[in-house]
Amino acid sequence: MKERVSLLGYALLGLLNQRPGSGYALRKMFASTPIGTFSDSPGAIYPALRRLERQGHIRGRVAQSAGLRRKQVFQLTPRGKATLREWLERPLKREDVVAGLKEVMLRFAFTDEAIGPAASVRLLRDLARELEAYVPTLHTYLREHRAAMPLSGRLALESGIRSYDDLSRWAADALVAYHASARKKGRERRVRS
Amino acid sequence: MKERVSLLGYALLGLLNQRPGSGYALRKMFASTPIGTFSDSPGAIYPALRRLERQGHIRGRVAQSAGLRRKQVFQLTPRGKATLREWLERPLKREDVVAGLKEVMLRFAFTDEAIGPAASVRLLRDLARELEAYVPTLHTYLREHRAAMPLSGRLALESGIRSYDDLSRWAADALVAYHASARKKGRERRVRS
DNA sequence: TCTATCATGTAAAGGGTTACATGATTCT
DNA sequence: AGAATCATGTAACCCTTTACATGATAGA
Repeated sequence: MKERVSLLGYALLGLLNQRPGSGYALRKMFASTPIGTFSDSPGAIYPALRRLERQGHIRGRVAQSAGLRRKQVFQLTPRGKATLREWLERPLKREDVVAGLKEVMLRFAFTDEAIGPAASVRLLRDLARELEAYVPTLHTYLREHRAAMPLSGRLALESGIRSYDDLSRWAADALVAYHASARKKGRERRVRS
Repeated sequence: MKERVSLLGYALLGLLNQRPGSGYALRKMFASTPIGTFSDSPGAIYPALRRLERQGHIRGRVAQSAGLRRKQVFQLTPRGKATLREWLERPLKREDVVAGLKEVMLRFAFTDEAIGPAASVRLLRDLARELEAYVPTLHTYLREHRAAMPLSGRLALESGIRSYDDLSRWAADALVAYHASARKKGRERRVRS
Protein backbone atom coordinates (compact mmCIF):
# COMPACT_ATOMS: atom_id res chain seq x y z
CA MET A 1 0.00 0.00 0.00
CA LYS A 2 3.00 2.24 0.41
CA GLU A 3 3.62 2.29 -3.33
CA ARG A 4 5.24 5.42 -4.60
CA VAL A 5 4.30 7.60 -7.51
CA SER A 6 7.03 8.86 -9.79
CA LEU A 7 7.24 12.42 -11.03
CA LEU A 8 5.85 11.27 -14.36
CA GLY A 9 3.01 9.66 -12.44
CA TYR A 10 2.17 12.93 -10.72
CA ALA A 11 2.35 14.76 -14.02
CA LEU A 12 -0.18 12.32 -15.43
CA LEU A 13 -2.42 12.66 -12.39
CA GLY A 14 -2.31 16.43 -12.67
CA LEU A 15 -3.19 16.42 -16.33
CA LEU A 16 -5.94 13.86 -15.96
CA ASN A 17 -7.36 15.90 -13.13
CA GLN A 18 -7.68 18.88 -15.46
CA ARG A 19 -9.41 16.74 -18.02
CA PRO A 20 -9.80 12.98 -18.48
CA GLY A 21 -8.07 11.63 -21.55
CA SER A 22 -6.38 8.74 -23.27
CA GLY A 23 -2.73 7.81 -23.15
CA TYR A 24 -2.43 9.17 -26.63
CA ALA A 25 -3.90 12.52 -25.61
CA LEU A 26 -1.40 12.71 -22.78
CA ARG A 27 1.47 11.96 -25.12
CA LYS A 28 0.35 14.75 -27.43
CA MET A 29 0.19 17.02 -24.42
CA PHE A 30 3.81 16.32 -23.53
CA ALA A 31 4.92 16.64 -27.11
CA SER A 32 3.13 19.87 -27.91
CA THR A 33 3.00 21.95 -24.75
CA PRO A 34 5.91 23.33 -22.79
CA ILE A 35 4.34 22.28 -19.49
CA GLY A 36 7.39 20.43 -18.42
CA THR A 37 9.88 18.22 -20.07
CA PHE A 38 8.61 14.70 -20.10
CA SER A 39 9.17 11.98 -22.59
CA ASP A 40 6.31 11.42 -24.95
CA SER A 41 7.40 7.85 -25.61
CA PRO A 42 4.78 5.15 -25.26
CA GLY A 43 7.23 3.02 -23.35
CA ALA A 44 7.12 5.51 -20.50
CA ILE A 45 3.50 6.60 -20.51
CA TYR A 46 1.54 3.41 -20.97
CA PRO A 47 3.36 1.49 -18.23
CA ALA A 48 3.00 4.53 -15.96
CA LEU A 49 -0.74 4.60 -16.61
CA ARG A 50 -1.01 0.92 -15.84
CA ARG A 51 0.87 1.41 -12.58
CA LEU A 52 -1.46 4.21 -11.58
CA GLU A 53 -4.45 2.08 -12.45
CA ARG A 54 -3.12 -0.88 -10.50
CA GLN A 55 -2.61 1.37 -7.50
CA GLY A 56 -6.16 2.61 -7.80
CA HIS A 57 -5.34 6.20 -8.62
CA ILE A 58 -6.99 6.25 -12.00
CA ARG A 59 -9.65 4.25 -13.77
CA GLY A 60 -9.80 3.74 -17.49
CA ARG A 61 -12.86 2.97 -19.47
CA VAL A 62 -13.01 1.98 -23.08
CA ALA A 63 -14.65 4.53 -25.32
CA GLN A 64 -14.99 3.32 -28.87
CA SER A 65 -15.63 6.58 -30.61
CA ALA A 66 -16.91 6.02 -34.14
CA GLY A 67 -15.40 2.62 -34.82
CA LEU A 68 -11.84 3.67 -34.02
CA ARG A 69 -9.52 1.35 -32.31
CA ARG A 70 -10.37 0.85 -28.65
CA LYS A 71 -9.37 3.93 -26.77
CA GLN A 72 -9.11 4.12 -23.05
CA VAL A 73 -10.13 7.31 -21.35
CA PHE A 74 -8.66 7.64 -17.90
CA GLN A 75 -9.90 9.69 -15.01
CA LEU A 76 -8.92 10.08 -11.40
CA THR A 77 -10.54 8.01 -8.70
CA PRO A 78 -11.20 9.58 -5.29
CA ARG A 79 -7.99 7.94 -4.19
CA GLY A 80 -6.09 9.48 -7.08
CA LYS A 81 -7.46 12.87 -6.16
CA ALA A 82 -6.31 12.38 -2.59
CA THR A 83 -2.84 11.35 -3.78
CA LEU A 84 -2.57 14.35 -6.07
CA ARG A 85 -3.73 16.63 -3.30
CA GLU A 86 -1.23 15.19 -0.85
CA TRP A 87 1.57 15.83 -3.33
CA LEU A 88 0.47 19.36 -4.06
CA GLU A 89 0.09 20.23 -0.39
CA ARG A 90 3.33 18.66 0.73
CA PRO A 91 5.38 21.29 2.55
CA LEU A 92 8.20 22.59 0.43
CA LYS A 93 11.61 21.65 1.75
CA ARG A 94 15.04 22.96 1.06
CA GLU A 95 15.97 19.89 -0.98
CA ASP A 96 13.06 20.50 -3.31
CA VAL A 97 14.63 23.79 -4.29
CA VAL A 98 18.19 22.55 -4.44
CA ALA A 99 17.34 19.45 -6.43
CA GLY A 100 15.93 21.41 -9.32
CA LEU A 101 12.82 23.42 -9.86
CA LYS A 102 11.16 21.07 -12.31
CA GLU A 103 9.05 19.34 -9.71
CA VAL A 104 8.26 22.57 -7.88
CA MET A 105 7.06 24.28 -11.03
CA LEU A 106 5.01 21.28 -12.03
CA ARG A 107 3.32 21.30 -8.66
CA PHE A 108 2.65 24.99 -8.95
CA ALA A 109 1.16 24.62 -12.42
CA PHE A 110 -1.41 22.12 -11.14
CA THR A 111 -2.19 23.61 -7.78
CA ASP A 112 -4.66 26.32 -8.68
CA GLU A 113 -7.09 24.17 -10.60
CA ALA A 114 -6.73 21.17 -8.33
CA ILE A 115 -7.04 22.67 -4.87
CA GLY A 116 -7.50 26.37 -5.28
CA PRO A 117 -5.59 29.65 -5.23
CA ALA A 118 -4.96 29.64 -1.49
CA ALA A 119 -2.68 26.63 -1.95
CA SER A 120 -0.91 28.34 -4.86
CA VAL A 121 -0.21 31.35 -2.70
CA ARG A 122 1.10 29.12 0.07
CA LEU A 123 3.42 27.35 -2.34
CA LEU A 124 4.72 30.66 -3.68
CA ARG A 125 5.39 31.91 -0.19
CA ASP A 126 7.20 28.70 0.75
CA LEU A 127 9.26 28.95 -2.41
CA ALA A 128 10.19 32.55 -1.71
CA ARG A 129 11.20 31.60 1.82
CA GLU A 130 13.39 28.69 0.72
CA LEU A 131 15.03 30.75 -1.99
CA GLU A 132 15.83 33.47 0.50
CA ALA A 133 17.57 30.90 2.63
CA TYR A 134 19.36 29.11 -0.19
CA VAL A 135 20.60 31.82 -2.52
CA PRO A 136 22.92 33.43 0.03
CA THR A 137 24.77 30.13 0.43
CA LEU A 138 25.48 30.20 -3.30
CA HIS A 139 26.73 33.76 -3.05
CA THR A 140 28.96 32.76 -0.17
CA TYR A 141 30.37 29.84 -2.08
CA LEU A 142 31.08 32.06 -5.06
CA ARG A 143 32.75 34.71 -2.92
CA GLU A 144 35.00 32.18 -1.26
CA HIS A 145 35.96 30.18 -4.32
CA ARG A 146 35.83 32.83 -7.00
CA ALA A 147 39.56 33.28 -7.27
CA ALA A 148 40.30 29.58 -7.50
CA MET A 149 37.67 28.78 -10.13
CA PRO A 150 38.28 28.55 -13.85
CA LEU A 151 36.41 31.22 -15.80
CA SER A 152 33.84 28.86 -17.28
CA GLY A 153 33.15 27.21 -13.95
CA ARG A 154 32.65 30.59 -12.35
CA LEU A 155 30.34 31.76 -15.10
CA ALA A 156 28.32 28.56 -14.91
CA LEU A 157 27.83 29.09 -11.20
CA GLU A 158 26.88 32.70 -11.78
CA SER A 159 24.29 31.55 -14.24
CA GLY A 160 22.78 29.30 -11.59
CA ILE A 161 22.75 32.11 -9.07
CA ARG A 162 21.13 34.48 -11.52
CA SER A 163 18.42 32.03 -12.34
CA TYR A 164 17.61 31.60 -8.66
CA ASP A 165 17.57 35.35 -8.19
CA ASP A 166 15.24 35.71 -11.14
CA LEU A 167 13.01 33.03 -9.73
CA SER A 168 12.78 34.97 -6.49
CA ARG A 169 11.60 37.98 -8.41
CA TRP A 170 9.14 35.85 -10.36
CA ALA A 171 7.71 34.47 -7.13
CA ALA A 172 7.17 38.00 -5.85
CA ASP A 173 5.47 39.02 -9.09
CA ALA A 174 3.33 35.90 -9.06
CA LEU A 175 2.13 36.68 -5.55
CA VAL A 176 1.14 40.14 -6.73
CA ALA A 177 -0.72 38.57 -9.65
CA TYR A 178 -2.60 36.32 -7.25
CA HIS A 179 -3.59 39.18 -5.02
CA ALA A 180 -4.76 41.16 -8.04
CA SER A 181 -6.76 38.19 -9.23
CA ALA A 182 -8.33 37.77 -5.80
CA ARG A 183 -9.27 41.47 -5.68
CA LYS A 184 -10.81 41.23 -9.12
CA LYS A 185 -12.87 38.21 -8.13
CA GLY A 186 -13.99 40.08 -5.04
CA ARG A 187 -15.15 43.06 -7.09
CA GLU A 188 -17.00 40.86 -9.51
CA ARG A 189 -18.76 39.15 -6.65
CA ARG A 190 -19.83 42.46 -5.20
CA VAL A 191 -21.05 43.74 -8.55
CA ARG A 192 -23.14 40.64 -9.17
CA SER A 193 -24.80 40.82 -5.78
CA MET B 1 32.66 -0.64 -28.17
CA LYS B 2 29.66 1.60 -28.71
CA GLU B 3 28.99 1.78 -25.01
CA ARG B 4 27.40 4.99 -23.85
CA VAL B 5 28.31 7.25 -21.01
CA SER B 6 25.59 8.64 -18.78
CA LEU B 7 25.42 12.25 -17.66
CA LEU B 8 26.77 11.21 -14.29
CA GLY B 9 29.60 9.49 -16.14
CA TYR B 10 30.49 12.67 -17.99
CA ALA B 11 30.33 14.63 -14.75
CA LEU B 12 32.82 12.20 -13.23
CA LEU B 13 35.07 12.41 -16.28
CA GLY B 14 35.01 16.19 -16.15
CA LEU B 15 35.87 16.32 -12.48
CA LEU B 16 38.60 13.70 -12.73
CA ASN B 17 40.04 15.61 -15.65
CA GLN B 18 40.39 18.66 -13.42
CA ARG B 19 42.07 16.61 -10.77
CA PRO B 20 42.41 12.87 -10.17
CA GLY B 21 40.66 11.66 -7.07
CA SER B 22 38.94 8.86 -5.24
CA GLY B 23 35.29 7.94 -5.33
CA TYR B 24 34.99 9.43 -1.92
CA ALA B 25 36.49 12.73 -3.04
CA LEU B 26 34.01 12.84 -5.90
CA ARG B 27 31.13 12.22 -3.54
CA LYS B 28 32.27 15.09 -1.34
CA MET B 29 32.48 17.24 -4.42
CA PHE B 30 28.86 16.53 -5.30
CA ALA B 31 27.73 17.01 -1.74
CA SER B 32 29.57 20.24 -1.06
CA THR B 33 29.73 22.19 -4.29
CA PRO B 34 26.84 23.54 -6.33
CA ILE B 35 28.41 22.32 -9.57
CA GLY B 36 25.30 20.53 -10.58
CA THR B 37 22.81 18.40 -8.84
CA PHE B 38 24.04 14.88 -8.66
CA SER B 39 23.42 12.29 -6.07
CA ASP B 40 26.29 11.77 -3.70
CA SER B 41 25.12 8.25 -2.90
CA PRO B 42 27.71 5.50 -3.14
CA GLY B 43 25.24 3.33 -4.98
CA ALA B 44 25.42 5.72 -7.91
CA ILE B 45 29.04 6.75 -7.95
CA TYR B 46 30.95 3.52 -7.37
CA PRO B 47 29.11 1.55 -10.04
CA ALA B 48 29.53 4.48 -12.42
CA LEU B 49 33.27 4.53 -11.76
CA ARG B 50 33.51 0.82 -12.40
CA ARG B 51 31.65 1.22 -15.66
CA LEU B 52 34.00 3.95 -16.76
CA GLU B 53 36.95 1.80 -15.81
CA ARG B 54 35.57 -1.22 -17.64
CA GLN B 55 35.12 0.96 -20.73
CA GLY B 56 38.69 2.14 -20.46
CA HIS B 57 37.90 5.77 -19.78
CA ILE B 58 39.54 5.93 -16.39
CA ARG B 59 42.18 3.96 -14.54
CA GLY B 60 42.32 3.58 -10.79
CA ARG B 61 45.34 2.85 -8.77
CA VAL B 62 45.45 1.97 -5.13
CA ALA B 63 47.13 4.58 -2.99
CA GLN B 64 47.37 3.54 0.65
CA SER B 65 48.15 6.87 2.21
CA ALA B 66 49.43 6.42 5.76
CA GLY B 67 47.87 3.08 6.54
CA LEU B 68 44.31 4.12 5.71
CA ARG B 69 41.97 1.74 4.11
CA ARG B 70 42.79 1.08 0.48
CA LYS B 71 41.82 4.11 -1.52
CA GLN B 72 41.60 4.17 -5.27
CA VAL B 73 42.67 7.29 -7.08
CA PHE B 74 41.20 7.52 -10.55
CA GLN B 75 42.49 9.44 -13.50
CA LEU B 76 41.52 9.71 -17.15
CA THR B 77 43.11 7.52 -19.75
CA PRO B 78 43.81 8.95 -23.21
CA ARG B 79 40.61 7.30 -24.27
CA GLY B 80 38.73 8.97 -21.44
CA LYS B 81 40.12 12.31 -22.49
CA ALA B 82 38.97 11.70 -26.05
CA THR B 83 35.50 10.76 -24.83
CA LEU B 84 35.26 13.85 -22.68
CA ARG B 85 36.44 16.00 -25.53
CA GLU B 86 33.92 14.51 -27.93
CA TRP B 87 31.12 15.26 -25.48
CA LEU B 88 32.26 18.81 -24.88
CA GLU B 89 32.66 19.53 -28.58
CA ARG B 90 29.41 17.95 -29.65
CA PRO B 91 27.38 20.53 -31.59
CA LEU B 92 24.57 21.95 -29.52
CA LYS B 93 21.16 20.98 -30.82
CA ARG B 94 17.75 22.37 -30.19
CA GLU B 95 16.79 19.39 -28.04
CA ASP B 96 19.69 20.05 -25.73
CA VAL B 97 18.16 23.40 -24.88
CA VAL B 98 14.57 22.20 -24.69
CA ALA B 99 15.39 19.17 -22.57
CA GLY B 100 16.83 21.22 -19.76
CA LEU B 101 19.94 23.22 -19.27
CA LYS B 102 21.55 20.95 -16.73
CA GLU B 103 23.66 19.11 -19.26
CA VAL B 104 24.50 22.25 -21.21
CA MET B 105 25.72 24.08 -18.13
CA LEU B 106 27.72 21.08 -17.00
CA ARG B 107 29.43 20.96 -20.36
CA PHE B 108 30.13 24.64 -20.23
CA ALA B 109 31.62 24.40 -16.74
CA PHE B 110 34.16 21.83 -17.91
CA THR B 111 34.96 23.18 -21.33
CA ASP B 112 37.46 25.90 -20.54
CA GLU B 113 39.86 23.79 -18.53
CA ALA B 114 39.49 20.71 -20.68
CA ILE B 115 39.81 22.09 -24.20
CA GLY B 116 40.31 25.81 -23.92
CA PRO B 117 38.42 29.09 -24.13
CA ALA B 118 37.79 28.92 -27.87
CA ALA B 119 35.49 25.96 -27.29
CA SER B 120 33.75 27.80 -24.45
CA VAL B 121 33.06 30.72 -26.74
CA ARG B 122 31.74 28.40 -29.42
CA LEU B 123 29.40 26.75 -26.94
CA LEU B 124 28.13 30.13 -25.75
CA ARG B 125 27.47 31.24 -29.28
CA ASP B 126 25.62 28.03 -30.08
CA LEU B 127 23.59 28.42 -26.94
CA ALA B 128 22.67 32.00 -27.79
CA ARG B 129 21.65 30.93 -31.28
CA GLU B 130 19.44 28.08 -30.07
CA LEU B 131 17.83 30.26 -27.44
CA GLU B 132 17.04 32.90 -30.02
CA ALA B 133 15.26 30.27 -32.06
CA TYR B 134 13.47 28.60 -29.17
CA VAL B 135 12.27 31.41 -26.95
CA PRO B 136 9.94 32.95 -29.56
CA THR B 137 8.07 29.65 -29.83
CA LEU B 138 7.36 29.86 -26.11
CA HIS B 139 6.14 33.42 -26.47
CA THR B 140 3.90 32.34 -29.32
CA TYR B 141 2.47 29.50 -27.29
CA LEU B 142 1.79 31.84 -24.40
CA ARG B 143 0.12 34.43 -26.62
CA GLU B 144 -2.15 31.85 -28.19
CA HIS B 145 -3.12 29.98 -25.06
CA ARG B 146 -2.97 32.70 -22.48
CA ALA B 147 -6.70 33.20 -22.23
CA ALA B 148 -7.44 29.51 -21.86
CA MET B 149 -4.85 28.79 -19.21
CA PRO B 150 -5.45 28.72 -15.48
CA LEU B 151 -3.56 31.44 -13.65
CA SER B 152 -1.01 29.12 -12.07
CA GLY B 153 -0.33 27.34 -15.33
CA ARG B 154 0.20 30.64 -17.08
CA LEU B 155 2.51 31.90 -14.37
CA ALA B 156 4.51 28.68 -14.43
CA LEU B 157 5.00 29.05 -18.16
CA GLU B 158 5.99 32.68 -17.72
CA SER B 159 8.56 31.59 -15.22
CA GLY B 160 10.06 29.23 -17.78
CA ILE B 161 10.11 31.94 -20.42
CA ARG B 162 11.74 34.39 -18.07
CA SER B 163 14.43 31.95 -17.14
CA TYR B 164 15.24 31.38 -20.82
CA ASP B 165 15.31 35.12 -21.44
CA ASP B 166 17.64 35.58 -18.52
CA LEU B 167 19.85 32.81 -19.79
CA SER B 168 20.11 34.64 -23.11
CA ARG B 169 21.31 37.70 -21.29
CA TRP B 170 23.74 35.61 -19.27
CA ALA B 171 25.18 34.10 -22.44
CA ALA B 172 25.75 37.59 -23.86
CA ASP B 173 27.45 38.71 -20.65
CA ALA B 174 29.55 35.57 -20.55
CA LEU B 175 30.75 36.21 -24.09
CA VAL B 176 31.78 39.70 -23.05
CA ALA B 177 33.62 38.23 -20.06
CA TYR B 178 35.49 35.88 -22.38
CA HIS B 179 36.51 38.64 -24.72
CA ALA B 180 37.66 40.73 -21.78
CA SER B 181 39.65 37.80 -20.46
CA ALA B 182 41.25 37.25 -23.87
CA ARG B 183 42.19 40.94 -24.13
CA LYS B 184 43.67 40.86 -20.67
CA LYS B 185 45.76 37.80 -21.53
CA GLY B 186 46.91 39.56 -24.67
CA ARG B 187 48.02 42.63 -22.73
CA GLU B 188 49.89 40.52 -20.21
CA ARG B 189 51.69 38.74 -22.97
CA ARG B 190 52.72 42.00 -24.58
CA VAL B 191 53.89 43.44 -21.26
CA ARG B 192 56.01 40.41 -20.47
CA SER B 193 57.70 40.42 -23.84
C1' DT C 1 -2.90 2.52 -52.71
C1' DC C 2 0.11 4.78 -49.79
C1' DT C 3 1.08 7.85 -46.16
C1' DA C 4 -0.10 10.24 -42.03
C1' DT C 5 -2.33 10.11 -37.88
C1' DC C 6 -4.77 7.86 -34.24
C1' DA C 7 -3.96 4.45 -30.69
C1' DT C 8 -1.82 0.99 -27.81
C1' DG C 9 1.34 -1.94 -26.45
C1' DT C 10 5.88 -5.25 -25.31
C1' DA C 11 10.85 -6.57 -24.40
C1' DA C 12 15.48 -5.75 -23.19
C1' DA C 13 18.85 -3.13 -21.15
C1' DG C 14 20.73 0.32 -18.49
C1' DG C 15 21.10 3.15 -14.66
C1' DG C 16 19.65 5.64 -10.40
C1' DT C 17 17.63 5.38 -5.57
C1' DT C 18 17.40 3.33 -1.30
C1' DA C 19 18.95 0.61 2.10
C1' DC C 20 22.17 -2.24 4.02
C1' DA C 21 26.93 -3.53 5.19
C1' DT C 22 31.82 -3.30 6.42
C1' DG C 23 36.11 -1.64 8.25
C1' DA C 24 39.79 1.65 9.61
C1' DT C 25 41.28 5.88 11.77
C1' DT C 26 41.04 10.11 14.43
C1' DC C 27 39.13 12.95 17.79
C1' DT C 28 36.72 13.66 22.27
C1' DA D 1 35.15 3.83 24.71
C1' DG D 2 32.25 5.93 21.49
C1' DA D 3 31.35 9.10 17.74
C1' DA D 4 32.59 11.11 13.53
C1' DT D 5 34.85 10.74 9.35
C1' DC D 6 37.27 8.32 5.76
C1' DA D 7 36.38 4.84 2.27
C1' DT D 8 34.18 1.31 -0.50
C1' DG D 9 30.93 -1.62 -1.76
C1' DT D 10 26.34 -4.81 -2.78
C1' DA D 11 21.41 -5.97 -3.77
C1' DA D 12 16.69 -5.13 -4.82
C1' DC D 13 13.65 -2.40 -6.95
C1' DC D 14 11.79 0.77 -10.07
C1' DC D 15 11.71 3.60 -13.88
C1' DT D 16 13.11 5.30 -18.27
C1' DT D 17 15.00 4.74 -22.81
C1' DT D 18 15.09 2.54 -27.06
C1' DA D 19 13.45 -0.25 -30.35
C1' DC D 20 10.14 -3.02 -32.19
C1' DA D 21 5.30 -4.24 -33.26
C1' DT D 22 0.41 -3.93 -34.50
C1' DG D 23 -3.82 -2.25 -36.26
C1' DA D 24 -7.40 1.05 -37.79
C1' DT D 25 -9.00 5.14 -40.26
C1' DA D 26 -8.76 9.32 -43.19
C1' DG D 27 -7.04 11.78 -46.85
C1' DA D 28 -3.92 12.33 -51.07
